[in-house]
Amino acid sequence: MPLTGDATPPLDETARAILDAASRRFLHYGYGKTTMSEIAGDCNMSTGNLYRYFPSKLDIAEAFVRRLRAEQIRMLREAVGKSGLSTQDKLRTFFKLKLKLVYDRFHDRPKAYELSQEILKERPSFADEWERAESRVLCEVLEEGEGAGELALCDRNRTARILQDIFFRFASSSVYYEGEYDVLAGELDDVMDLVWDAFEHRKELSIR
Amino acid sequence: MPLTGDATPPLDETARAILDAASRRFLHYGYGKTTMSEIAGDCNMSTGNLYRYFPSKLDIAEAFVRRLRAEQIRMLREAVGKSGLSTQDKLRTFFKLKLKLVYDRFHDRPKAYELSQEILKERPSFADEWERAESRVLCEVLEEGEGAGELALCDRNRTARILQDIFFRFASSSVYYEGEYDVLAGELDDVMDLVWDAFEHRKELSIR
DNA sequence: GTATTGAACGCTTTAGAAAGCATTCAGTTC
DNA sequence: GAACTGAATGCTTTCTAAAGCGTTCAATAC
Repeated sequence: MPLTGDATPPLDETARAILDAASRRFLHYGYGKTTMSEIAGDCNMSTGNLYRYFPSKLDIAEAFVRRLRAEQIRMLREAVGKSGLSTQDKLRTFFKLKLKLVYDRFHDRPKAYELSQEILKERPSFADEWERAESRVLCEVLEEGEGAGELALCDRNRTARILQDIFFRFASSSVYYEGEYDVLAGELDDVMDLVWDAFEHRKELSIR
Repeated sequence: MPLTGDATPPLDETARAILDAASRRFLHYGYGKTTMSEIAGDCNMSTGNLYRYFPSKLDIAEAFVRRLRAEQIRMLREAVGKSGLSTQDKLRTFFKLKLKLVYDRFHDRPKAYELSQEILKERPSFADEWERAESRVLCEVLEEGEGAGELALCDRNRTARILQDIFFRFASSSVYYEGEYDVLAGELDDVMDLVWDAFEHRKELSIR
């Protein structure tokens, strides 16, 4: 099986240098105010040569966001991988961390946030990929939960999708006002409590 | 008690004429391409006189969206008011109709859709009002459900808010592609099934 | 043959001027 | 004096020409 499916295909050394240079500029000045000749200059090469490594500027941005995603998936996987956590805690941790990551990116790296929003709008298939990558992590948690007898589901993939629908609000790009984080985290807890009650109910039904 | 809380304060006859004229133009040409002198012309009056009835152009737009809201709330209330519907069906109907109303507005009256989005962004307090108006309808359904012994909740208002969080995805403005309605409606059903299982579980707990 | 260059092309963004618009208010009407 | 007018104000949008930028490719380097 492929390692995780979240990993970016490994990059040429030159390609990585280009991506690193572009990333620095994207973070400081944003996508729109970064030019191909600046990136080329940072790498001591000509603009034309950039196109030997990336088909377009937007693809450099996608590679940038791909890294963000890989990092986020890694952190989510790590957070739910801790032993000693119940399945409920894992699910709660998953969505709370996801909220926190988006919230922090919005406040601390606004340029990165904008860029990822832009790419997700411009490249719907990439957005799907991201959702599927998270779905995979969720499915693992659900599978473990079933193994431990904490859950009884009819369809893990479907359940993961339902969870993503339910928690959509907490990853949604509606402006995150200062101080809103605690309110959102509180509401997330309420929603998680409800979800877990549903899971309990389904487990009981399956036992009978 | 006030009638519903959703009603707009009654309008002067002249104010209504202004709003009617503005509405026609908003629907056909959009907010930005409608000018105050056009509205005034339609009403056979001068631009200055408009300001005796509305503080600004944006307030005319707000009044327009206020009507949309009143109509939507009325339809939601009517849909869940049908006798013979279980509480589960009422909740399902509520959120499904809401999805349909937003979806249809997006496709059939795009200018009205844009305008309402604009107002909701520009006037957060109005967005809150809208949410509270829907919350009131939800609370009525929940209250009836409790009366009929179909539900046992600890806090109706809180539950209504949780439901709004959970179904946020289905009223969210992410672009509605052609044909996506059926997919969304299907996912909504899955989410509703899960919510109802949670309610069942809570009822059972409260009985014991 | 592979890697790289940089001038050339056409599309997009920008800057600055002109036009248009929302809003105001001194004055008019009834 | 309540309802209304329309010219004046200053902000915003539109227009247009110029500059800037992403992208290409024939030529160059190695």
